[in-house]
Amino acid sequence: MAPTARARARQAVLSELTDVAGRHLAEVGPVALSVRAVARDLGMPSSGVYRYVASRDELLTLVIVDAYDRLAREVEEAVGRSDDGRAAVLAGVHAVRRWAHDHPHHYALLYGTPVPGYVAPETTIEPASRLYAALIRPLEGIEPIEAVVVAPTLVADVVAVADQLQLDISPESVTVALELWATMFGMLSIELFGHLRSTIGDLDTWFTDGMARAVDRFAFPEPK
Amino acid sequence: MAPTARARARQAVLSELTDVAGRHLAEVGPVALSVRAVARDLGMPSSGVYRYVASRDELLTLVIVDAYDRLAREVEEAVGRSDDGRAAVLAGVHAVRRWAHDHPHHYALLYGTPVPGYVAPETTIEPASRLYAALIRPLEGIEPIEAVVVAPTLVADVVAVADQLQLDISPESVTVALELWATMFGMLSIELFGHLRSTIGDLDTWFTDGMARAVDRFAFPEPK
DNA sequence: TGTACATCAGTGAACGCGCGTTCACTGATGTAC
DNA sequence: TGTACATCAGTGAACGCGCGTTCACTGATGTAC
Repeated sequence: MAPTARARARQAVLSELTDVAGRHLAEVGPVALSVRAVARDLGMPSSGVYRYVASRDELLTLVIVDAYDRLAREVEEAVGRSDDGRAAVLAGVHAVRRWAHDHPHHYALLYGTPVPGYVAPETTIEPASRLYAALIRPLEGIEPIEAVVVAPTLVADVVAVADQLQLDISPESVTVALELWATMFGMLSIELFGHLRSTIGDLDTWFTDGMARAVDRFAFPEPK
Repeated sequence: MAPTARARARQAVLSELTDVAGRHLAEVGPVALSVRAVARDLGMPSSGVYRYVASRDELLTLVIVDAYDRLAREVEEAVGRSDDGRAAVLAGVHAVRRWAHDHPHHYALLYGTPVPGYVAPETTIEPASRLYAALIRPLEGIEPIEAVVVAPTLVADVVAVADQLQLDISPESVTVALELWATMFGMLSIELFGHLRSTIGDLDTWFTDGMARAVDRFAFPEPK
């Protein structure tokens, strides 16, 4: 049964709402995102938005899910473009950085301080995991160079990560990958949020070299 | 010339103001910190606060500087308690983590997403650097194990870090130290801000082991 | 195919809220002669 | 030491702001017979 005109209209408005909210967020940040302002931009009374969304929080959720999707898509593409594992991981982290630079408020929304009062619903878990899946996939069958001992209390959790993403990656590799992500998010937060002030000028190289060293903890085969 | 009674009273109120503002911040976070609420708690009309502070931003600055000082003091103590370099660095990062856990909103204020609209004045630079000085001091005379090539565009900045803190540390060590900090802030943000959701249960061990591996990039002499 | 009723997107007014900041004032403290 | 003036901490009322959300409404779209 084809969707009715009303249903199609509803979908169209909903996606326009998501778009406009995303554009507002990019300008004013998550905290200042306002139902009224978005409604104004849609040419609608603020009460109209409540036909599509039960609250401001739900509007935020719309933007969050959309942002996770867009980021994941970019990273998946970047990773997929390379068949050399090491290059693929690096392409992935650089894609994350590029997206973060292009959409700093969105980056902050996903990976910065939580928005006060907002509790992310279950809906946001799955789209969030797509990024991690993309970043870790090239590590299938790859082991760390160093000897890594995974603590007994961590093994199960770390195995669960690989299982959930349906990837064949050792606990040791997952452990090192998590540390790589921490370093990546740390470097990005430092440069985007302006901690460390202006001590490092050439942030491109700083990130590139740092990530290269982080990736070189893995024993990738020589690229052919 | 002894300070007048008025001057002493002013100091007392100013420090009480800082205290109360800090306590409010710990509860509601930086964004929701309100001049009126703090004033109420001080038993003062909101206009009274403006005798001490020109704006809400200046109130935030008061809290920020105070927080940097307190954090730095804790870390300095933790680092100073050990004369083994490796143990000292680890004591430092664990002190940071403990403080972050005890004061998550303060941590967010200093190292999370910037508060929208707030621009940190010059005054906050110096207290911020105390933490870095404490964390890096134990690395004097220590080199990384791995071969580290510091990119030409980064050398000057990295040397400046050591110079400014008046410490005798090689560019290579500063570079690796910066990556260690990035990893630390990354891990802390991940666990405090709840990204990665509940994939890792035993966060204590996760942080401890991750930081140990990060520190082991340095060739510390065997402790006697 | 045509009619009667049900659904629901969009309207416009209103509620109640707390905020940052300004201003003219008062009375106590400090300073200069 | 005593007096006259200047400073300035604390007061209370007011300004103007934008916000999230509710509610009773209208008219167009959809559904069942």
